[in-house]
Amino acid sequence: MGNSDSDICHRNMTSPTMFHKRQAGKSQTRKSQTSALKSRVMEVSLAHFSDVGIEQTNVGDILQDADCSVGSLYHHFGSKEGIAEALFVEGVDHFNAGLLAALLPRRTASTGIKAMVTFCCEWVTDQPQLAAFLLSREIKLSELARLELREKDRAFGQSTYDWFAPHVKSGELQALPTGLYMPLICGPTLECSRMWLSGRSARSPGEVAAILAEASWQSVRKSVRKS
Amino acid sequence: MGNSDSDICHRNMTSPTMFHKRQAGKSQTRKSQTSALKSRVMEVSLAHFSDVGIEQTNVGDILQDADCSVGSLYHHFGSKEGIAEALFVEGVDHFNAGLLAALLPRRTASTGIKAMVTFCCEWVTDQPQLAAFLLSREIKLSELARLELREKDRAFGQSTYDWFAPHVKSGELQALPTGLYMPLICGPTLECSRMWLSGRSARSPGEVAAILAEASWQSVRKSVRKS
DNA sequence: ACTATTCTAGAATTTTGTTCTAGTAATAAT
DNA sequence: ATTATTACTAGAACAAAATTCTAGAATAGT
Repeated sequence: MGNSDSDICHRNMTSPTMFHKRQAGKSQTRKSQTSALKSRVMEVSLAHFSDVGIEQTNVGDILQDADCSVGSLYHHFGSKEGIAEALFVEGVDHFNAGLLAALLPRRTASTGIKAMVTFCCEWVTDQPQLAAFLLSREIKLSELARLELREKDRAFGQSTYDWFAPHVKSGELQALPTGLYMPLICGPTLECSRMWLSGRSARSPGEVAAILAEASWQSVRKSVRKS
Repeated sequence: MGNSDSDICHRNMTSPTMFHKRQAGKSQTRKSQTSALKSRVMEVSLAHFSDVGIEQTNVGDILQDADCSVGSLYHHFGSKEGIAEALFVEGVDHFNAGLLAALLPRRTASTGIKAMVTFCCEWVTDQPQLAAFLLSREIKLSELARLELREKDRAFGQSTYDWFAPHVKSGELQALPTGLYMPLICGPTLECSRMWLSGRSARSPGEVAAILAEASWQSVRKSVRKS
């Protein structure tokens, strides 16, 4: 153990019982400092990750840009992948919540499905960085995070299913395996998003939202014709 | 040139003399040995990449599993990313060729579109490793490879367009921005594939191919009804 | 006051991708 | 045939980056 002599003089203010510095204006509480640090790290990391990818991002840059020490970073996130994981879970949460908020208020099958597609398009166009990061499946999730996500997925699926069920019953929507609705409704949009985000396509999802919405609706509505 | 005997090398004390280490029974030609080595490296790398991702794969493991030396690997591929790049280009070629081969012989719009979707499903289900690797957009391509791919993309797009055009003209297919056909036709399938490959869904694309084919067809056919 | 816990800090270590020098086989040039 | 050149193999050495370690400081709990 270290010899803890001499240079403590500094902080040795006689008798601090309830003496913590709570200078509300200037220095914040430790708690808020910490949470600010974590946000800073995540924000900075997202910028780097979505720009050059997780692998190419080096921890040193994050440390510098977020004004964070090695110790703090590894204390809070465990590893570089840990940061990515936190970002991923947060991002999925945000997206799912928005999607549900867009869907649930709609009363007809047609408007609901189209609202989902439209929301998807707008979300991607509005926050390309986060979208690019989420859509690039570059993240190796830990077992823990994987379970957490699976549970969120399940809950989300249940919520959408509750909305779909009546419309399936009424004959407006096709009856499909539950796992197929999302791919059919959002798959084309996400594919367009990937193209746009990676620079392979010039048209943003926002610009083609109406076409995508109509097409996706056609793909899941109950067809009266035989093909 | 240089007389090798006089100047003693300080850094390299051991010399790589033995070469007969890797001759299996008969000594093959150097050429075939080399190409076998390259294939081995690519095969082994694909297994690792699709399993844990490029970042998590370390070169040492590839070297060991492929029984390859550092020098050879860097001579042939330049870097770890170089291996990924080679795999990626080869994979895209293979997929595109198959897709075209499935599409071109079909005479009607409906059978053509459905053939594309079906091929997609089968291809992913048949070679999950390669599919997982291609669908994870984890690869940072070099400028050279990027151009090469863009050209292949263009050629591929042209070929499909040539097939689509008559059916659009005849009123069977919707007229859409060219960039939208692929996302609409293959987007849902690819989304399903991602889900299945990442373990988030239990149903393989192969199992739901028929449903996907029908739905995708509905999304791009010319609709007679208004919705 | 004392102890435990959480957090910050950065030096030290380890891991890992890549470079470097050197040697070998095959081929082209003289 | 001899020599020069090129393609390839080999692994030690290197550099850079991720992570661990040790220690000290702030806060919470008793």
